[in-house]
Amino acid sequence: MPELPEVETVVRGLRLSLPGRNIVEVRFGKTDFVEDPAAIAERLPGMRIADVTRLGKFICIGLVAGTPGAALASPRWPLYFIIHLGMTGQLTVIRSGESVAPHTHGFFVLDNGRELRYTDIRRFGRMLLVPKSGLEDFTGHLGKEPLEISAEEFCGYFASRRARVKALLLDQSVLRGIGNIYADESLFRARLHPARIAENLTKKQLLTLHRTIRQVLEEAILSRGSSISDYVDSEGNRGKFQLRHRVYQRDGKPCFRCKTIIRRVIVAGRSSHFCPRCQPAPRTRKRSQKSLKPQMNTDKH
DNA sequence: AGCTCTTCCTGAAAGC
DNA sequence: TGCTTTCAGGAAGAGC
Repeated sequence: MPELPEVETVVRGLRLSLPGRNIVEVRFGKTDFVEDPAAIAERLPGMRIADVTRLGKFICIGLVAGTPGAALASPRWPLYFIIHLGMTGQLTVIRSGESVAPHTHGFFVLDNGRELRYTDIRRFGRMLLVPKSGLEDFTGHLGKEPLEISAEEFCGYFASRRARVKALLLDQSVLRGIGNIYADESLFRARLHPARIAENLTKKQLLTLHRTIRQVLEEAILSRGSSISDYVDSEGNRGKFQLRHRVYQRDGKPCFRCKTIIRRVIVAGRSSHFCPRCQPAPRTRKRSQKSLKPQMNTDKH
């Protein structure tokens, strides 16, 4: 599943081959995940790719008028072509004429004999065009970059929220870019149970969480992301960070730290993997006087 | 405010 | 063996 490290890896790859190229043709297969495909197919040809950046899990391709002549003939203004990979999206740059992988629904032909292709088995991805004037509005719906937010700001925000810490980590309007894998891995390293209520955490715990999020994301970027099922980078290569997961999808296996069996529960509607010993469950509101019950269970609804 | 449920979609895995 | 059912999961919207 493409989260921040995977999208960052794709963006870095695209940055090596896209900027400076002109788009000469756009073709679509299925378009139910595309916002206004006709506008994209009409406006992109003739435009030049200026840069490729990342906004949380979104890939942002900056476009400018391709040639002075074209700009005069049909007024065009800077545009952003924005792509979200959803669960199974892949963006690759390959030679035109390469065989087409199944579930490939977007073809963006470049002026150098190559093309950008979008493949997405489940089509949970998104594609849309945002004018320069609309970019602030678009990013306004997103939270802070997890690699940029300061410790103070992070602690201040989490200390005032009553939601479960896992729900906040997954909320893109709080932090943009973290998904299920990196939420679970960060919480394990911070030794926090996913169902802990954010405002009940100590300052020290929040500082630790802020630090482990950065560590996990940076290590994952160095490993070129996690390839669980379909994720590949812009050249079609898989990542390696899945080999270093300590809890994600390791339920039933022993914790690397204490050998306790890793468990999986649903928190915030998502599978959440954790070590019951390293990440003790939050206290239930009313603590029973006698502690005869072998374990607390706070995850059933 | 925050939680749960539903929807989108496909392929893998489980069930029979 | 082979067909059918279930499920996962990012994000958004509805409803409580």
